[in-house]
Order: sequence, then structure tokens, then C-alpha cells
Amino acid sequence: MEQKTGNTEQLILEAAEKLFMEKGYNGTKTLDIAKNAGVNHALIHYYFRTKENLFSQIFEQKAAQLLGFFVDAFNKDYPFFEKLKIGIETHFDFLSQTPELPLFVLNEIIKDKNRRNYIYKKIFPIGEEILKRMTKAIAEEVCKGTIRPIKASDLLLNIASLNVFAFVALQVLFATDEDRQKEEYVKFLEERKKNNVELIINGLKIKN
Amino acid sequence: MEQKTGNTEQLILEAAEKLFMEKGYNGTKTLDIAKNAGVNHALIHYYFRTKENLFSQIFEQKAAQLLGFFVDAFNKDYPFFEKLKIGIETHFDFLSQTPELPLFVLNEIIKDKNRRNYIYKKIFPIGEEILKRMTKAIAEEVCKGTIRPIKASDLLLNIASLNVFAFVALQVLFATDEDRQKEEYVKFLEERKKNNVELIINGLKIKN
DNA sequence: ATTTAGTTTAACAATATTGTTAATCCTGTG
DNA sequence: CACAGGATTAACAATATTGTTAAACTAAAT
Repeated sequence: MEQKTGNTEQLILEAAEKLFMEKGYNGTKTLDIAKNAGVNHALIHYYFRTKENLFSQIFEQKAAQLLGFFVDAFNKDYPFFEKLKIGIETHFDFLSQTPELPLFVLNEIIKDKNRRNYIYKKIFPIGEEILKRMTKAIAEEVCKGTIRPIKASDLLLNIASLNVFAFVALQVLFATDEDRQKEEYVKFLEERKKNNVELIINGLKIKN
Repeated sequence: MEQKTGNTEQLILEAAEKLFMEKGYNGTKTLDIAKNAGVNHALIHYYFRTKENLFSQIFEQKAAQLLGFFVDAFNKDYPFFEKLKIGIETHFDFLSQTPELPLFVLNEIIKDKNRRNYIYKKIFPIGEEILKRMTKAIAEEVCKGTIRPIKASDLLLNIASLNVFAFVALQVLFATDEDRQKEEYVKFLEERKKNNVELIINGLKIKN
């Protein structure tokens, strides 16, 4: 039919990505992946040997993506509050594109020791790097008396909490029937983004 | 041996609770539950007929618990900032007792339509109730000029984000090797609790 | 001591799930 | 055209997982 040869591997990867993100490792069956990709079940093993193999490929890519979000978002060079605002918004917008990503990665990390260990080696070095830059930026502002002192890790965790949880809430609140339309959905995100920037910045600024 | 008769059902429930919370519905096998409970595999079906049955019982109880946390935490009658502080801390302390609870419930809600629909009927009425009280309290403070205006749902979501995510982070950060001891773990939570109260309150107070 | 009801056990059945294989198809190349 | 190689298929194999059953056991009541 319209099955152009040569794209089978890609079809499998796409179907697997969708299903794994939606249902997790244990909830996804290789048969479902095959059906969703529209290919014969055996091809999954032909191209990837095992389910675990296929999953790892996707998981590692997604974990790298999630981390990349943070790096990209908080590495620009702007005045402090600008940097903060842009960083939060950039991070938020990244998440908008794949709302299931953070929960997916967090879950699989928590549920599997091997994945945890793998991730640790990748995440920690980069995390430390971001924290170092942030710590310096914070110190400067504290000197100027514009913000209260805060640990960089706390600030980062605050941002991650608010941004990530917005999408967890999104999935729970809008995962049900059709009575809440796309429009409401978009509005919810807009408001949430604004709220997060406001809260982080208000929470830092010094009172009179 | 030491198996006192009559507690088998309880043994199964306890083992199931532990495993389901740890590995989720799909990650938990009835055989594992039996082994962990130290009972014959068939007893699980004798007492609960199906895995789904056993799971529902635990899930619904846990979901109710999670919701109860919110109700208990934000229903006391104190001055506004006190209420806020105590509410956040109470909620945080609840979560300390079962750190896996929120992620467990959120996940199973997201992954299964039936659970979603079930939960909706239970959660929404109570959620609305809390929001109504909060809206009134906020309006009063805004009139007094002590806080900036904010939607009750935003405030509640901010608190939930910060508190819940603290325990997600906890699981990820401390789920690995032994190099981070209990002591560090407790310190992390202490700091996080304080940080959350500060951020929420600072973020609300009016600047000069 | 017998009966009864609930409990437990081992063995089995049924299905789901992952993985394998040999045969077939297809496509480009000599 | 023949054929070499990867791509695909259907059928099968192996195991995991859930669920069932009939028989054995236990303790309390008669």
C-alpha cells in the first residue's frame, strides 16, 4: 500500500514513544506498539531485539530532552529579573510541547534502579553547572539589595515545581470528557505561566 | 509458624499497598503480592477475586486520604497568614508520612480513564468547597490591602505544586545509593517546608 | 468425635506477553 | 533475468501472569 519501505524503524519508534509516554514501560505491550505503528509484531524485535532496548532508546532521549530544557532556559545572559522571567517562560513553553514528558521521566526514574543510576551520571554534572551560574547571579543581586538571599537549588526547585506541576494538573484536570475544550485548556496554561513568573519574582523581591 | 489465623486478608492488603504504591498497578504482579504477604498465591483471589478489585480498594482509600489532606489542612480558623502557614505545614507534614502517595494517585488517574471518572465524582464537590472558603478569605485580605489579588485555585495549586514536588524531588534525589543518609534527607525536607511557606507568603504580600 | 464453615494448599487452566524462526517478498544490481 | 540482501510475514515457542478448582486442613460448635 502506501507503506514506503525504509521508514519502518521510524514508525515503530514513533508509536513506541507515544505509548510509553502515555502508559509507561509496564503499561505498554509490544503488540500494541506494533498495531499502532501498523507493522508486523516481529519487526519490533527485528529492529530492536527487546522491549527494554526500544524503551531505553526512547527514555534516554527523553531524559536528555528534559534536562536540555533546563540548560537552554537558564543559560541566557540577561539582567537578573529578565533572565528569570525568560528562563521560567522558556521552560514552561518547552513543557507545553510535551506535557507528559516530566511525569514520564520522573516515574520511570523512581520505579527502576537501573534507570536512576544511568540518569544520575548524566544529570548531576550538568545540574551542578547550572547551579554554579545561578549561585553567582543570586549573590550579585543580594549584594545590590534587590532580592532576599536564597539557595540556587531552592530557586531552581521552586521553578521546576511550579512549572512541572502545572502540566501534571493539566493532565488531571483536562484528561476527562470533552466538556472542557481546547480553549479553556490554553487559557489555563496562559494563566499558569503568568502566575508562576509572578510568584517566583514576588517571592524574591525585598519588601520595604 | 507465627502465622496467626484471621489476619491473612490484612497481610495481603498491606503487601499490596506497599507494592502498588512502589511499582504502580501494571508493575505489580499478584504473585509478588502473595510472596510479600507470605501467603499462598490463590488466597489473593479467594479474598479479592481479581487484581483489579484489590487495587481499587487500595487506590480509592489512598485517593480519599490525599484529598483529606487538603481538607484538613485548609479548614482551620485562624488569621489569614497563620492559616496559610499552618495549612501549608500541615499539608507538608501529611505528605511526609507517605511520600509516594501523591505521585501514585496522580499517575493512576492519568493512566486509566475509569479511575479518572471515579475520582472526579469524589474530588470535585470537596474541592469546590475548599475553594469557596479560600476565595472569601482572600477577598477580605485584598480589601484590607495586605495581599495582592489572586484566584483561590491559583493559590491552592501553588501550594500543591511546591509541596507535592518536594516529595517527588525527594524520591529522585535520595532514591539512589546510601551516600546520602537519613540525616540529609530530613534536613532537605525541613528546608523545603520552610522555603514553601516563605515563598507563598512573600509572593502574596504587597510591596511598597 | 462429628460436623460445619471458613481457610489454605497444590496443581492446573487460560490467557497475555515477549521473543524466535524459517519461509517469503521486494528491490536494486550485475 | 537471476540473485543477493535486507525487509516482512505467519506461525510457532517460551515464559509470565492471572485466575480456577478440588482437595486438605483447622478450629469452633454440637
